[in-house]
Order: sequence, then C-alpha cells, then structure tokens
Amino acid sequence: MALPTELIQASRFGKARSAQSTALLEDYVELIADLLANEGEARPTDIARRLGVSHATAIKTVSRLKRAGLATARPYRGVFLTEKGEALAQRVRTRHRLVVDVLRAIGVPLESAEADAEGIEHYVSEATLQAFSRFLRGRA
Amino acid sequence: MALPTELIQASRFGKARSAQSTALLEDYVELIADLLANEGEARPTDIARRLGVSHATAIKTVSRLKRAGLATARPYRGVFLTEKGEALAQRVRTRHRLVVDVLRAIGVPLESAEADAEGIEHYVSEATLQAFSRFLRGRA
DNA sequence: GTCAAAATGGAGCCTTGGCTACATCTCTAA
DNA sequence: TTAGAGATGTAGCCAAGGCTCCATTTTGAC
Repeated sequence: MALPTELIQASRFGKARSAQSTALLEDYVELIADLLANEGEARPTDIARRLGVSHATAIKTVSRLKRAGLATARPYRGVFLTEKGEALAQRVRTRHRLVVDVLRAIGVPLESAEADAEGIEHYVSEATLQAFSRFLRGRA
Repeated sequence: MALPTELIQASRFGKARSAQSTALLEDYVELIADLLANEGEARPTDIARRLGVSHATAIKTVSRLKRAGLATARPYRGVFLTEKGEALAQRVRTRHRLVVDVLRAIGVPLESAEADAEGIEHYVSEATLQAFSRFLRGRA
C-alpha cells in the first residue's frame, strides 16, 4: 500500500470527526431555511421544538451560526440566513434528498430512510454523492 | 399525518444525536478488536496513532470504555475487550462491511466508500441494515 | 545491570452541546 | 391600556472529547 495503514485510518477518522462538528450547523441551517420557507419566520422556540432541544440551547447555537457568518439575528426578531447560509442550506437540502432517494431505491422503508438520512447525510463525500446521482439516473 | 411534524422531526434529530455519543465508543471497540486480532495487543499509543488523536485522549476514552463495561485494562498492560465489548465489536464490524459493500455496489469508489462508511455506519438503523442485506443478495 | 527512550498515566485547560433557573421583553386579550 | 402569557435572552452548571505538559513506569540496548 502507498501509505502506512495507520495514517490512512487516522485521516479517515479525522474526517469523520470534523464532519461531526459541522453536522449540527448544517442541521440548523437546513431547518431555518425550512421554517423561513414554510412559516415565514424562524423563531428560536420553533427551532428548539423541531430539534428537540431547549430554547436556550437553540439560542446558543444560533449565536454560533452568527459567528460562522451563516445567519443573522437581532434580539427578539427571529433568525435569518446570510447568503452563505442560504447557499449551505441549498446544498444540504439537495444532499438530503439524494440520500433519501438512494436509500429508498435500495429498498429501505420510507420512515427509516428519512430518519437515517438525518445522520448519514453529514458523512457523504462529494465523490459518493456523484455516485449516488449516477446510480439513480441509471435506474430512472 | 399521525404525529405533529415537529415531534417526528425532534425524535429523528434526537436519535441522530444519541448515535453520535455511541459512535466514538464503537470506533474504539472496533479498532481494539482489530489490533488484538492483528497485532496481538492493543496499546493506548497504537490506538491513538490509528485514530489520529493524542495518547492522552485515547487513554481517557479507554477509561470511558471501562466505565461502560466494554473493556478492561490494567496500568501499563494494554487494553482488552469484555464479552460485551467483543459482541459490540462483532456487530460493528459486520455493519461496517455491509455499508462498504453497499456503497461499492452503488458505484462509489473504494477509497471513498471506506472513508465515508467510517461516518455513515453509526447512523444505519436495523431496518436499513436489513434492506442493505436484501439489496446485496438480490444482485449477487 | 544501568540508563535512556518510549510508553503510560494524570492534571488541567479549552470548546461544544446539552440542561435548568431566572430575568426581561413583546404582544395579545380583556 | 394594562396584566399575564409566551417568547427570548443570560448565567451557570455538566459531560464529552479534544489538547499540552509533566511525572512515572517499562523496556530495550549496551
């Protein structure tokens, strides 16, 4: 093999770990976009309820989103996405659909596909996404 | 729909979050089993190198493994798995292979399949695993 | 057999992502 | 128009999972 096993493996685990840290932000951005589209506004309490966490936790994470340049929010005035946030939401939404569609195509029940996709989607690389697209096109 | 959207969604996110907390333990158990099988022993330093973390981090997590009843370790004497740990390692290994095989079957390049599986495997439910098996059998 | 290198373990620090409890603001219904 | 409900924000706590730095133990080379 080209590289020592341990280096290959370490880099894989490292990637998985860093994916974990962005997973939460992706979930928030996706949900905020959804709330803005369907409810017209994204309030911390709604975000908290949808994610199943306390409102305090939601507010704290929203401030992380702001720090990351993904969202804007003024006190007592709801949350909005920046351009960067919108772009991320779009990518995340597309990826989510693709993952669910592939799972469905493989024969995973709808409910399991939706639930598992919530975790899986954060670990699907670009190369894998492309393979997913090809796979779906191939059986369309 | 049977349940309010927000409850369904909250439970999905909740599941994904709790999967995250077990993911690390699963990785450790899988790796320790691998080291025991291939090297005859699992030393904290090797674990750390393979995972790409500091040895101190590895040691701390091994003590979590002990607390969880998955591993045993005496000072300066390497790490071993309990029966419960062995069983978990076996399940994790099987699942890992299944995920990689499905990704490969779909057309994901080997390297991406191995790398992405490292993250994906922790979020694949029992129902999805079964669908994966059926899918592979169906095209064998 | 000794001593230096390597492995191991521990202490203490940071960030993240949870929580509860409390304080403050907004808004709506009477 | 004003009280009370509900939403929002703040503070302080916890555990997990990283890290570095330091002390100790083991081990291997001479």
